Amino acid sequence: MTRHLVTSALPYANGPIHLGHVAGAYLPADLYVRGLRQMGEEVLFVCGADEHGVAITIGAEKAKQGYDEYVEHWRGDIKKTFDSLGIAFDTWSGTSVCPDHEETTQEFFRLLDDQGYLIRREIEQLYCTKDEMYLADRYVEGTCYNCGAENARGDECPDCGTWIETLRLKEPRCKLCGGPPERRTTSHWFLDLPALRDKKIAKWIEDHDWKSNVSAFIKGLLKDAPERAITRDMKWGVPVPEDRAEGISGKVLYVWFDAPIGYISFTKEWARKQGRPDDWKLWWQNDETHLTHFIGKDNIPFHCLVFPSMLWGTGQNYILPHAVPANEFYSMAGGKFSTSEGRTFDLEEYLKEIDPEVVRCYLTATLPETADAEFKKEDLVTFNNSSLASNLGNLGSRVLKFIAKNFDSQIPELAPEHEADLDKLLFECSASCEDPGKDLLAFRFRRSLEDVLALATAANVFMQRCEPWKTNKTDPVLAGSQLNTLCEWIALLARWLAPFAPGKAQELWQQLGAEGEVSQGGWPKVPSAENPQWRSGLGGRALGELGTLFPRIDAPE
RNA sequence: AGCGGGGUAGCUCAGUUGGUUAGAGCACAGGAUUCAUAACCCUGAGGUCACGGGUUCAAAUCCCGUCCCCGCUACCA
Repeated sequence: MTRHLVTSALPYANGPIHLGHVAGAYLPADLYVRGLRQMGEEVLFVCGADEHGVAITIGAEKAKQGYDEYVEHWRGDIKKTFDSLGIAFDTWSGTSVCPDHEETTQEFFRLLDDQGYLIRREIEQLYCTKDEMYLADRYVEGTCYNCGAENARGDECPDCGTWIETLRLKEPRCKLCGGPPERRTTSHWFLDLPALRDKKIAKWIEDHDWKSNVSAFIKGLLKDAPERAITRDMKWGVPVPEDRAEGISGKVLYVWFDAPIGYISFTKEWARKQGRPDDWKLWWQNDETHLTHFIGKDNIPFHCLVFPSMLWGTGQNYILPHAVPANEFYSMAGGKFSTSEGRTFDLEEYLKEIDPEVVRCYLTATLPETADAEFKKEDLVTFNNSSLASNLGNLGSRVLKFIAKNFDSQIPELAPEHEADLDKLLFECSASCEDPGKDLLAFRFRRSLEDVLALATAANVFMQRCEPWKTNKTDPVLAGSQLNTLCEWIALLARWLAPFAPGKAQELWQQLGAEGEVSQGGWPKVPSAENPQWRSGLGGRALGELGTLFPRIDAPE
């Protein structure tokens, strides 16, 4: 049986997570995982913090904290937000604390070296003697050699738009201390991407079925895939293994080399904690496993080209990604989520104000699946009131309250003579409805939630046509059959809703008087003339405590 | 600058390999109803599918050009 290994991009432990991240890589993964599980599939959902790299060392120094203390803080902060949103990984770790990470990463280095895919080469770089570090492009400023602007960055001149070669910049200065850096020659190891591409990866990419927005992107990447430096001169990170360092010290592996390996080391850590340390191989080196990487589009090169190259290049039989459903960008009204530009907001505070499950649903309804999308607080309120409260919430409310009042809080029985007619009418009302599960598995999460809401609308239409408030006065048995049918349908809705709003679904499940976890209830097919055996025999069951599933939100101001 | 994505109803977006009067939800208007969270149901209005050319019996869909928005461009993550 197919196993599903699902990963979400490792969040960088350098600041809080924002809704752009959530919508890009985490919520879709969580929906997919919950859906698969409910369908009875075996799933492992892996994530953790990405904790190395220059940006973190600088952030920590600014915060006057130790590197490990700094990343621990953000690792915890980010996890807390995931918890609030109900994004539930099977394992959560961090690249600087996972006990398997250093060893696994160094093993990759050795294996790639053994296979001849690493190249050592000397390059010139700018070095700041005061900060004692080599400066990446973004940490250098200077005078543009093209237009003379004094505020050119190491990568681009904001005045003339020229693409800057850092070493040619006039009067370069360190962006951190303002001092002049000097040129130094340093050795680095490069990953031989061209060779990996030619031997395997280009063909693999060609043959693979990618999401359309990913496909166009990686074709361009393939054309020129340069050798890529995978080491850095700094202390914070996974050291180059001593036995391969050729006497050169002070090198760590580039954060982008070690981060994706985190998926594997976190799996090893998880497996050991399960008491079956070798199980990680089932997930990473077994052809029956489907590996799915959920990422934002900025991560496409790494997950579709670089990491697969690394996996294959080790010569071990690592599986390559089965799907990379990369999302486009999610932004706030008017621009991207950006802490520095003040266009974000305190997500933790917001989640205290707005039910996180409503936020999940709204995010799902607006996910940037095919194009960039926008988050608007006002739209969330409208969405909650019209789609969740009035449609789905109100459906449960009108049916269950009616039963509470008129049938003593007990789901009425279905009279056998009514079944055929009621089914016929119901299937008519739901004729255009699609199976939310089908869209979910195809990574069409927006549509999947739309399917669920359409299925709720179908029930509202059905009730409108049945008019049990009228039939109850003339033919209480018929009214009972009608309400029974509605309860059966709501029991399906609770299960379809479960991936999107697990808590709400559970609440609805309990209102129907059901026992146990709604997510254990399986994934029901959409009832139709072809699938007429859809009822589970709820007649006679006592309702649970009723409450308002999705309260309306008063518009702010 | 190069590469990629986008520009479709007031808003958020669907539109599969080109094929009848371009769709959905929300918002809006009218009607019906009263079980329900002023909810539900029915009906309606609405768009020269960014702009200009071209290919075709037929183009939102393919080709060329122009204009806007966004992302990436890899030793930032």
